[in-house]
Amino acid sequence: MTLRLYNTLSRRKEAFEPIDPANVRMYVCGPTVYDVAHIGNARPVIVFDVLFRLLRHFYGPDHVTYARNITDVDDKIIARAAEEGVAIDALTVRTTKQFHEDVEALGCLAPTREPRATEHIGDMIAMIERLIAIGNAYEADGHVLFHVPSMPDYGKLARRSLEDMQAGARVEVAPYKRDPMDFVLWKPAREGEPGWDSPWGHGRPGWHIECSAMSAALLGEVFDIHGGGIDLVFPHHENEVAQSRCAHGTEVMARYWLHNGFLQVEGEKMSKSLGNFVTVPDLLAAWPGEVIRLTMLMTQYRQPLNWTQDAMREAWRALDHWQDLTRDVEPGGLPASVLAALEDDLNTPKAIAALHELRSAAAHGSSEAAAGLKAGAQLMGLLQVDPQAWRAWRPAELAVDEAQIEEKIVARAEARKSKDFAEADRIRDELAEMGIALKDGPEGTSWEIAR
RNA sequence: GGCCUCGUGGCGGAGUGGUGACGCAGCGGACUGCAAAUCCGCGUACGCCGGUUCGAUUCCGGCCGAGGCCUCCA
Repeated sequence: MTLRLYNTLSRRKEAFEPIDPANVRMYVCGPTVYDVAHIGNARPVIVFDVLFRLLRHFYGPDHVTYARNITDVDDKIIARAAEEGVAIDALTVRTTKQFHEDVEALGCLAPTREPRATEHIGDMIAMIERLIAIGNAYEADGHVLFHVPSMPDYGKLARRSLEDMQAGARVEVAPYKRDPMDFVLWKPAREGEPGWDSPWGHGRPGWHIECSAMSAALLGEVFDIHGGGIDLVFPHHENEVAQSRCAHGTEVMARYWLHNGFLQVEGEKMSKSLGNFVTVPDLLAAWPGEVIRLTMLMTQYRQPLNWTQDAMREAWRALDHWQDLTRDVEPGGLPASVLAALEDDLNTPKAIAALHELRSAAAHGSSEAAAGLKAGAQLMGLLQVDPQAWRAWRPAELAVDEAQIEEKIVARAEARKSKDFAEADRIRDELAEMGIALKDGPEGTSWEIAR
């Protein structure tokens, strides 16, 4: 076993060695629950689920702790709740429930721990007090700020010096900051905003502190892997590192930092103004969850990913093939080709290529290849849906009567039997217009949704 | 302006100092009443310009192009 991971700290692939093989610990930044998840949110969830599965495979399911937080106190949440005229709790509970349903449909295991920020306010306050006590933070005008110049090697993760950042600063600096780079640990709550009592008055935490406090509470002061989207490297992760390392007096916060790349939609940046904003619930209405999952894994996690209909169609075809060949197959030994690809910094495209090769061998009658295909796919969280469920899946908007389809198939079979091919073709065309494609086989005619 | 990624055939996407992964699409064939599905077979690539080298898509430099971060957006 030689798991290698690209570490943002060193900008290179490193052999992964856990601090404690009996308890491998990973923290991933989870959603801010103010709106339904979009595909950009889904990428880290799926990518780190694959890593979670791989770690469980290597170290044993009981020896991996995966924590993924839920941010349930935040300016965006407050703004959205006000907009909708609903209580903050109502919004976060509803959004969290939707998120759970979505990620389950995407074939993701539940993380070992799923802390919510509001459950750890006490931990955050304690950490902020500690940072003030040791001189890394100060109170000013009802706020508590982390004083960036108090940490000599701030900027190590993102690889930017204080001078660079100050040169490029475009943000208006709040008057109470001692240094333009200082960031908020605690801020006062305005009238009607959620808040907690603290030594600095009624207020709420800044964004970064929750991950520092919760990771320490659940995983310890130094843990193995910290993951998230590449956009989080700065400032979010840099600030987490600053808070945690200063508060705990440690050399690192996490030993391996992993970041997934960004995502585009049909070649353009996803944005609401462009009208190409794709949400997970919308996708799940039109495609099986595993199709979305496989589409996501067809690109290596660090590469930019271009989300297209074509890619989903390709993923769907691949899964359909794999399902066909593994219908009555029990998963067998894990193929070395699949494992080798995943070990190399989660090279999922290469692992998928290996699955294609197994499929080909299985199609030629190798039952070993079929068993390997199933095992390899399942390690990636694919082919978990049983064949009946796979074939029974229907898009939400499909408005055809299935009994009617069967009737037409029977009518067509009769027409063919009596050599009335014009009628047979008419029926086939009729179904095609309804979005139904027929497949004639030795065991009769089956149908599927045309893509 | 600063920092950082990336640029592979029609498309997606691995990989490597020297026999052109893999999938989709396409083409030819088998099968079919005709198709679809399936099976067999086939083609095309490494942004541009230099350098190192016996030899570079792979290493180095420059250029061009795309994207990200520096705005509590994965």
